[in-house]
Amino acid sequence: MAENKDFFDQVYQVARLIPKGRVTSYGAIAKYLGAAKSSRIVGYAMNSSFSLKNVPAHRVVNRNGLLTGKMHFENPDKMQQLLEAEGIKVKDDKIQDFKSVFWDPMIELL
DNA sequence: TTTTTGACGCTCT
DNA sequence: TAGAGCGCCAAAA
Repeated sequence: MAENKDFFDQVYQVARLIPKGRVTSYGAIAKYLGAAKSSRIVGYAMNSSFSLKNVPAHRVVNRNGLLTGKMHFENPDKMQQLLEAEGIKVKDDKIQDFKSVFWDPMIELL
């Protein structure tokens, strides 16, 4: 159990639990952790953690399905490449069939 | 030690 | 239905 860990660690844990070919949103993680209003922290946590830990940040997008954090990758296109490699269709930095590939920790991990 | 910025989301008007 | 504002926490300078 990692409840004793920091909020940041909680985010990493959930992010790593995202199955291949699926994506989730910051709000979903935040809500799952019980801090929906702190959705910003989730995104910021990833930014700090993704560079430190091996977190599949490319599987985490904003609630619009937009690759907001692509710019934080080695290359902006890298994020899209990773998603497409997993079978996720990405167009114009947006995830196609977002709801189809959406992975909700509250449901999947419940 | 204090201030500013930052990968967002939800509610209200 | 659309647009604007507010709220949260942490790290870096």
